[in-house]
Amino acid sequence: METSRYDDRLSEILRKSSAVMAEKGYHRASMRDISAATGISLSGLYYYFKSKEELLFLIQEHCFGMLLDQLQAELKEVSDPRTRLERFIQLHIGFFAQSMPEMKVLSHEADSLSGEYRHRVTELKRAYTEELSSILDDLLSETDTPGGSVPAPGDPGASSRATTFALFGMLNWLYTWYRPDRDPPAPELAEQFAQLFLHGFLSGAPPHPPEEPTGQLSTSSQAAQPRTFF
Amino acid sequence: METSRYDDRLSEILRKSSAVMAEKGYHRASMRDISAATGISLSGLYYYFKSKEELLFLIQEHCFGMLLDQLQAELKEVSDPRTRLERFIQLHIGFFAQSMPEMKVLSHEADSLSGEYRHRVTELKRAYTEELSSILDDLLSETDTPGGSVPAPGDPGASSRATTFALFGMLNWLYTWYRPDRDPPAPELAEQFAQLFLHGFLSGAPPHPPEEPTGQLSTSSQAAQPRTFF
DNA sequence: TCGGGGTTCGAACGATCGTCCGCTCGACGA
DNA sequence: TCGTCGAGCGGACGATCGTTCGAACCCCGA
Repeated sequence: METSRYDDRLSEILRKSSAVMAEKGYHRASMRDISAATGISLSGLYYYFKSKEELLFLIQEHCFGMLLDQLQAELKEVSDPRTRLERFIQLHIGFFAQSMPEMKVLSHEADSLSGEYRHRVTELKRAYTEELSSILDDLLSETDTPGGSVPAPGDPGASSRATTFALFGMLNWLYTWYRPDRDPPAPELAEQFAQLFLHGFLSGAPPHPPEEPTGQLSTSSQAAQPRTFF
Repeated sequence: METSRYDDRLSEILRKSSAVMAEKGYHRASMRDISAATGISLSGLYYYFKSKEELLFLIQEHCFGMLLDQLQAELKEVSDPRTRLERFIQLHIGFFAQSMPEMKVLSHEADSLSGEYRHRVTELKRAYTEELSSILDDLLSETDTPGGSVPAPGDPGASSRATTFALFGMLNWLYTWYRPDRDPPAPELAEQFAQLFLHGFLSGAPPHPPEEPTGQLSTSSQAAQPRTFF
């Protein structure tokens, strides 16, 4: 609970730096820009990190770390694959809406790191990606085979890779177009995306199960706004 | 048909430059790198364009111009919205697979242009986006209201915007992960993405109509490989 | 009051950047 | 043979980059 002055200052630097880098891009954002944005002198910045590249790394690691922690905390208490996926999407989009600059830097400056820094961030992304990938596998093997056989005998996951990244593409592309004042708020958008991914663009089907209205544990939000598009 | 030596040389410069910029990013790719890649001296490059930014613009405009031309040529002879969408996806993914460096530069360096250059490219993107958006509108108003009423009285297109960009996200994110040696070839991947977008991740439904097997004009490719994932 | 460590600064360093100037070379028509 | 012009080059320019160094500052325990 105790946060030292150092930690607070560093967090603020990361926040302000993210904003600059999100606007101008990592390479175009000069240390002098960051100095101006944070109010700390050019040389003073180097007390908190030892290179510009490390600054980028700290931003990405900090942002991704929170994302991963929060994900595992959320998924810990949920076992239903469908709900797990919805939580995943909610969290991911929620993070974008909450801290757009950081997420833009995370998404857009993936290749700007090298060496050890790049390796560490790649490792985090791998874990995150596999989390989603396994959710999709569970979701598929649950609905695909009502009997209970082995998931897929032919192709273990060649297309699964594409599907996983298709969903990531939907989500990560947000930083390109999402404007909080024009577009739906995060929870609404997340549900729309979940619907789109699960049931497709066609299908005017109702939000949850298209058949067999079994008593599901649906306590979550049920469309405060009228469904407009689906 | 007659291509001057100048045009050939410029095209080659654009091609080689795209490769360099795709690998290192626009700002990190120095004119000296491009000089080395093309074999043209540093100052000699400026005979073909008057600034580095114009080089980036030429790359983007050239690539996008071809994409737009080919799109309108393809869609000219197709009226069925479903087929139009499939053609759109096929073309877009085909372009990625065919010329990855250019498409990466186009997708990733959107903000690297400014002023007039940026304006011109943005205009092209707007046209391209509206093409897709209108296809989606047609597709929806066709299947949504079998009677034939006005598409959507409540919300004119607030969510349509999100859906359009969701599809673009799926497609444009390709440059991040697609590897021709690991992943399915373009046509296969395009069909998989079309299926995913139209019918969703769930639904082990057959490729085309889930009901009413009317005699459609389906002459196109019908899954040479066994359907693995859906 | 003193001193020392955590914190911040001004000023400069060498490196690299995009761009430009003046020149050369070869092809070609008069 | 000469003059013109497209095509390309070597070398340098000023600007800006990330980074460093040594000195100062501030705060608190002794």
